[in-house]
Parts: sequence; structure tokens; C-alpha cells
Amino acid sequence: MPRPRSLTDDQLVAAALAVVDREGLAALTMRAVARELGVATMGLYRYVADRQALELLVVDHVFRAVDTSLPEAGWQERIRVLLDRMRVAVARHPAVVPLVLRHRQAAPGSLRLIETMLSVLTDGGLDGTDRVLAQRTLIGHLLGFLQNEHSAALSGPGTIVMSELAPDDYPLLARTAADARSVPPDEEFRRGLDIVLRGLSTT
Amino acid sequence: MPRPRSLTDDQLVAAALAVVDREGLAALTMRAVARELGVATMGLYRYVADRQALELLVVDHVFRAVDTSLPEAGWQERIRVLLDRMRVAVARHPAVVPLVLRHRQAAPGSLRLIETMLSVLTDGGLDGTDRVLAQRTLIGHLLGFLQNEHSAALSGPGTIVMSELAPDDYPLLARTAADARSVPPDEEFRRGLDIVLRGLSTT
DNA sequence: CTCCTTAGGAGTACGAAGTACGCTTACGTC
DNA sequence: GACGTAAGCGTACTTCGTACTCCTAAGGAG
Repeated sequence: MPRPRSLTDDQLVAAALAVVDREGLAALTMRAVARELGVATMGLYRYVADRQALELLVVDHVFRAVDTSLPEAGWQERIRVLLDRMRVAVARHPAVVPLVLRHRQAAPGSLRLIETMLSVLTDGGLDGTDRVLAQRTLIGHLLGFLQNEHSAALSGPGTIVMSELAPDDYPLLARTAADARSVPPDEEFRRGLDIVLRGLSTT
Repeated sequence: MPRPRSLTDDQLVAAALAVVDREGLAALTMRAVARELGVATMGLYRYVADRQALELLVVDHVFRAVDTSLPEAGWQERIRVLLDRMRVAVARHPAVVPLVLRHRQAAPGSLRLIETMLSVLTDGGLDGTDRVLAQRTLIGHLLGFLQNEHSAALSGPGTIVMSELAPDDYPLLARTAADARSVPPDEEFRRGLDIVLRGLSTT
């Protein structure tokens, strides 16, 4: 009956991601997104309650992009595939990592992923608090990895600085930082996840 | 020769923590900290370059409070003790978790902790990229746990909401969330860390 | 004891960001 | 073709971080 809305959620998210990908997370302001859409600043408030709601839309979109169909394989391999897809989905927009950490619990799209993870873990013979712990540990590992990667990538500047620290004060740190520079993110994630999965298997 | 500074770093940090503990992280503004110290807002800039520097002081203080002397025990047990001390140090000021995540790499006090961790891992027979991965995985686990705990504690409101989801749509999630409510944070951390340590041992 | 150096301290002000509020306008239905 | 409901816009207020300026006072050197 009334005038139909002229912007879809997808358009909002696309505009927000465009701003973030181009200018970084700090540039994600209501004004910037509105400008990106060719709309007045306050026009955005027709579609989202506030800035948090906009951020949540973005995070939800990232999670929804993850395919939850899994191959026929052992449960560890299926967990590996699922978590790696999540990692890759976030890595497509590196600057949104802090948003993902802040809003993942409130994003409906993440519930589907958790449910899928739980079904795989159940398949692996886990239940009760063991299943709770396994799921939390796996998600925690992903969150920790994203955080690590975002603020201190192994092959990034922080590692270089550490590798140049006075070896007298921090002998192992300087040495280890040098070793670290050759480990790419996907290898770091895969091998780290293998450690966790090994721990889950040998209960 | 000139007038000595009248505020110590410790006083700055104490004021900032007082504000954060009392009113939450969002209340941590230059104005609020200055008021807490009985000083003009701009007076703070005599002691810190900007707000980031103040946050860094806080994070560094949290890390410095961690005792790095370790008991005579197996390397896994020493790792457990060290990481649990880090967890407890942060848990004393729950609202600073986001600050810790943002600034840990830049806080000098964390270097000492990393160095200690590396020495224990070396004792456990790890070196090269294995040592890199072990250290990253353990720190990642801590960061992930802190993040989990901060934004979605197992015994918190988010879990309750999930346990009340439509069991038809999310059967495992609703069930698992109900199981989760009985797991206290320290148990979650200990058992999660055990999983990782098991994975590190059975290489 | 006095003076000089230098930091401490206060106040003002500006730009950026979130967002409340009220007016105008366009769409879909009768 | 008229009307009612939202859409869309512009203005303005509030809260922050922080640059700038001026004044004060501490404390050592003579």
C-alpha cells in the first residue's frame, strides 16, 4: 500500500563492504555508507535501527555465504572443511574481522553454522559437555586465529619487529619470529586446526 | 631540574581501570579518566600521546601483573599454569578484553610472557615451525576463549536464548546450549586447553 | 634568596560521528 | 484521480578526541 522500500539488505551490505574494503573499518560510518548508496545520511535509519544493526547485517552476510553442504568423509575432515570455509569467508573482507568477533553471536547466519558443526561432532561420537567443549574449542580456535591474523599476522610487520628484538633479552622470541615469517596463513590455520582435532580424537 | 611529573603511569592505569570496571569500556574516555584523576581533560596529554597510548598502558599493566615463575613440573603443566594466570589476570577486569585483543602485540609486557611460553615449549622438545605453530595455537586458544567468554559466556544470556530456540530448526543447538549452561568459565578453559595440549603432545 | 628553565595545568574550540526530529514527497490502492 | 503511509532529506544536538594558547609553579644554580 505505501511506498515500497527502495534499498534491499543486500544493497546495504554491499555498500558497507565496499567502504570497508576500500578504506578500512574506521571509515565505516553511517555517513560514508549513505554516500556510497547515494542517499542522505539519515535515510539509512529507515533500514537499520542504528550502526550496530548495520554491522550485524554485514556479519550475518559473511556467515550466510558459507556453504554448509559437506563431503562424505570422516568427521575430522568435515570439520576441517567447514571451519576452513568460515576462515576463507572472513578472509575475503579482512577488515571486518573485529565486526565478526563482536557480532557473531547475534548473527542468525552463524546459528546455522554452529548447528552444522554440532551435527558433525555428534557424528563423531561426542555429546553432553564433551560436545559443548569441542564446539567451543573449535570456534575459539577460529576466533583466536582470526584475531591473531588480523592484528599480528605471522608474515606481517609485527613479526618482523619481533625478529629484530635484542636477542639477549628475548632469545627465543627473536628466533621464533624469524621462523614464523615463512608460515603462510592457510598453512598456519590448517596445522593449528590439526593440533586441536588431534586433541579431540585422543580422548 | 624542572618540575617533576605529578602523575605516574600506575596512577593513569588505576584511574582508567576504575572507570572501566565501574562503567564499562564504552565509558573509557579521556574526559572520564581525567575527571577520575581530578585533572583537566587535556592534562592527560602530558602523559600519553593519545587515547590509544592510554589503552596500551592499561593492557601492558594487565600483562605485567602475570607472574612468570613456573613450578617444577612437566612442560604441559607449566603451560597450563602460565596460560591460566593470563586468563585470570584478564578476568580481573572483564571489560578490558577488547583492549587486550587490540593491543596485545604492542604491549611490551606481553613479550615477556611469550618468551616464557617459548622456553617451556622448547623444553618440551619443540622447535622450528612446530614451535611457532604451538605458540600461536596456544595464544590463539587463549584469545578465542577470552573473546568467547566476553561476548558469549556459556553461562550467559546468549546461551539461554539459544537453548530456547525452536528445537525443530536447531535441534542440536538448543540441546547443546542447555548442556552448556552448567559449564563454568574456569572449567571450560581448563578442559579446552587440555584438548589443545593433548593435540600438541601426540605429534 | 632569587631567578630562570621547563613542565604542569586549565580553558577554548574545532572536526567527526551517531542520531533525534520534523517536513516534504512519491508510491499503491480505492 | 485522491488519499494515506512510509520513504527520503535536512537540520541540529551531543559526545568524543584532540590542537592551541596562556598562565603557573617547581626546583636547581648562582
